[in-house]
Amino acid sequence: MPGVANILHADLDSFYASVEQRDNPRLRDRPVIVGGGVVLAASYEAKAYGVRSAMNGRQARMLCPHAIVVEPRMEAYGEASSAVFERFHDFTPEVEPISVDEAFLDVSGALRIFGSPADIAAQLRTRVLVDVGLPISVGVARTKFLAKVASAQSKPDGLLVVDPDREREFLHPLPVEVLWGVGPATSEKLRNHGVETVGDLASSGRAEMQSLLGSHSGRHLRDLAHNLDPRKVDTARRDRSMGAQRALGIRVRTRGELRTDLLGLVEKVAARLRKAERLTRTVTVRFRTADLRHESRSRTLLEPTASTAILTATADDLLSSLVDGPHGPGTRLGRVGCSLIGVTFSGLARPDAVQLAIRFPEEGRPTEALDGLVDDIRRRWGGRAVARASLIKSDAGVPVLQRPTALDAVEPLGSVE
DNA sequence: TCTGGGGTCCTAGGACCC
DNA sequence: TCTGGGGTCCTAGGACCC
Repeated sequence: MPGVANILHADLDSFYASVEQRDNPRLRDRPVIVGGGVVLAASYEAKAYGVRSAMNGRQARMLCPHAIVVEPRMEAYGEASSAVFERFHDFTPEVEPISVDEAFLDVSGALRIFGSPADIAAQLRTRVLVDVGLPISVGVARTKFLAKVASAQSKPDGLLVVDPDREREFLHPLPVEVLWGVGPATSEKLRNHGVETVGDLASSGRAEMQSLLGSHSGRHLRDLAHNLDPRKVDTARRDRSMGAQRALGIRVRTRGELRTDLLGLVEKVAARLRKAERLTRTVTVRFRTADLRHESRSRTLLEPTASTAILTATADDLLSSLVDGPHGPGTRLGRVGCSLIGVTFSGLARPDAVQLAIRFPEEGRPTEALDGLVDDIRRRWGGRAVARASLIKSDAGVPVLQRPTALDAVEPLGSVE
């Protein structure tokens, strides 16, 4: 097999639970469950009892009654994640984040300084453990897919290198569920079809798999089973969507309450959007009925925006089409109920560079002129910081940069009419 | 097995254009 | 104009991942 195993997949073990054990000695070597209603993470001691993430909290406590249940501390996890990613970047700039606790690294440019990929993986594990205090598993292979499978196989606190000469021996005996993209639904289809291992999938017909799984998935999964994965580590991947959602208890919500919840989420995500200096063109309102069916309504705007006013009005409209029946506002809601409401912005774009110049007379009031500028940007882009303004004073014909002024200092959040 | 919140990607049908 | 094909965009829903 040609090529060198230069790709690392690094994956923190039971991330949230490990952070809790790190920060609280009382939790070490004990079964820890993060999150009460639903399990966000379980320590290895809890996993030994069958506790899994995404599991119902009640069920988890039945499996492991002496587990210590802690509330999630998202800020702590965010800080830990940043610290770990800094260590990644100490070895190579070629880092592709997958989530808060997981990344691909291409170390082909780091070999001269740090040694073989296996050496680098070992050093990386040590650095993360010593500097950040967290165990991390690393898979090393020639492709992203193999590296990812290897890190999963090496857990917990492991390191596994897939020899390029032994890739198929490694891959083919594994169950099909190790393939990225095979979840419960696909797994069941494959098993009903007699496909249980990666090797089984590799020896099945291409047309057969495409008709079973759809043309794209069929081809993609079969390619992976054939050990074909040309994807490169992509450091420049950008966000494609942004959203927030809220699960609502069993209590019946009125249309008004639901609307208040939704608009709160819209404001929250719109603020994130502006902070990231992004605009959105498609607004999707998500809805889950009381009997857990998913529904959504979306609208694509003519122009991208980050304006809370526009986004709020759009979301409000979409909500109406979900909850208002033919017999009046909220009548459909009364019938189907609601157990979750959410909003997603997609079609994210960066604003074009906005450069607006204004001129005002010596005796004019700069703040008025600036207000006009802000109004103009507000009309076109909505919201606040899509650009930065600089006041330039012309002194005897020589422009002097006086004071860079962020528009968000002028324009308070969410005050767009 | 019905319980979270944050994402990604794909599909099928319809509208519309040439 | 009622018969063709191809392409793009939008919408609603589904599957999957951490």
